[in-house]
Amino acid sequence: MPRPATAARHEPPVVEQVDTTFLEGLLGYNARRAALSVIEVFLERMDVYKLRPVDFSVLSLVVHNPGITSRQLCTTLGILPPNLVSLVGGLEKRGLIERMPHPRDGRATGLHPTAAAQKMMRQAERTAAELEAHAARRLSPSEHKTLLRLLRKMYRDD
Amino acid sequence: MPRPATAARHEPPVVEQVDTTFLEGLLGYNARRAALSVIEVFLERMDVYKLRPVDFSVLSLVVHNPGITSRQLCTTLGILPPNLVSLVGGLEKRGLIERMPHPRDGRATGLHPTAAAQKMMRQAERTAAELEAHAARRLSPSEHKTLLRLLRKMYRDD
DNA sequence: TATTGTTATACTCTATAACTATA
DNA sequence: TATAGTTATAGAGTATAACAATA
Repeated sequence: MPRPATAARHEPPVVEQVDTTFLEGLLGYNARRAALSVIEVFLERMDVYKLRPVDFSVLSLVVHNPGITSRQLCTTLGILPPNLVSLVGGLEKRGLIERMPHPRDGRATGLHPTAAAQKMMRQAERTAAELEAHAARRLSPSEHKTLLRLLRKMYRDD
Repeated sequence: MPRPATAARHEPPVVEQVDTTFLEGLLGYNARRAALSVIEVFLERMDVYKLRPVDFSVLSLVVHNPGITSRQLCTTLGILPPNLVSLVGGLEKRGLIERMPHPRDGRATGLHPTAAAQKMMRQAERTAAELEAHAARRLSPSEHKTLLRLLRKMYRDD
C-alpha cells in the first residue's frame, strides 16, 4: 500500500478550492446572493438621502400612490403592521409623509407625500436607475429584461 | 366648475389598486422578493431537520468539502466570523460536525461531517431538490436554467 | 505584521400577543 | 365579528472592537 511520503496516516483532508456546486444550483441561494449584492451598493449610494431599502420602497409607493394606507403598504411589501409604525413615523418626522384621514374608512389613514418627498424621490429614483444599470452591468439589455421577467414570474402570487 | 356630487372639495385621493411599476423594474427588489418566497417554503419543509437556511448552507458545504475551515465558510457564504462561531458550535453540539486540527495551519480548524450529518444531509438535499422544483413550478425547464445562469452572472465577483 | 478563531456587545430586522377605535 | 392601526416585547440576524494563538 504505497502512500505519498509527505502524507501522514489518517491525516485529515485540506480544502484547496471550495466546491459550491450544490448550493449554486438552488434558486433561493442565488436569488439571496444576488439581492444582497444589490443591497450592498444600494446602502452606499442611498446614504446621501438617508434612505434604507425599506424606506425607499415605502416612499416610492407613497409618491406613486398618494393616499395609500398602511395596510396596503404592508400587503404590497410583505411588512408586518407593527414594524411599519415606526418606519412611517420616522418618515413623518422628517417631513416626507403626511397622514390624512381616509375619506371612506374612519379606521384607516391615508399617507401622502410632501413636496419635499416628491423632490427628493425624483432624485432618489434617478439614483436607483443608475444603481440598476450597475447591478445589470454584466448582463446584456436582453438578459436584464429576461432576468426581471423570470424573477417576477417565479414569486408572483397565484 | 362641475364636480361629482359625492366628492367633497379637497377630498384626499383613495388608492384602489397599488401601482408597483417602479419597484418591479428593479433587480434588487425582485431578487429579494423571490428569495423570500423560497425561504418561506424552505422554513416549513426543513423544519423536520431543524435546519435554518444558513445551517443547511454550512452543512452542505462541510459535507461536500470535508476539512473546510471557518474562514473558508465565511468567505464563501458572506458570513462574518463572529457570527459563525455559535452556528458551528450548535451543529457540533448536535453531533453533526467534528473539529479537527488543520494539518498545515495551527491557527485553523478543519470542520468535518459526522456519519449522522452525511445521512441527514442526503435526505435534506433531496428535500432541497423537491423545494427547488416547487420554487420553479411556474417556469419551464429552460427558463429555470436561464434564471439560475443570469442570477449567478449578476452577482458573480469580478 | 497579518491571519484564524473567539468573546462581548450593540444594532437592526422580524415576529407575536394584546389593545383601541371603527366597520 | 372583523379590520386598521398601534404598543410592547421577544427573538433572529448582522455589525464592530478587541483579544489570544499562530503564521
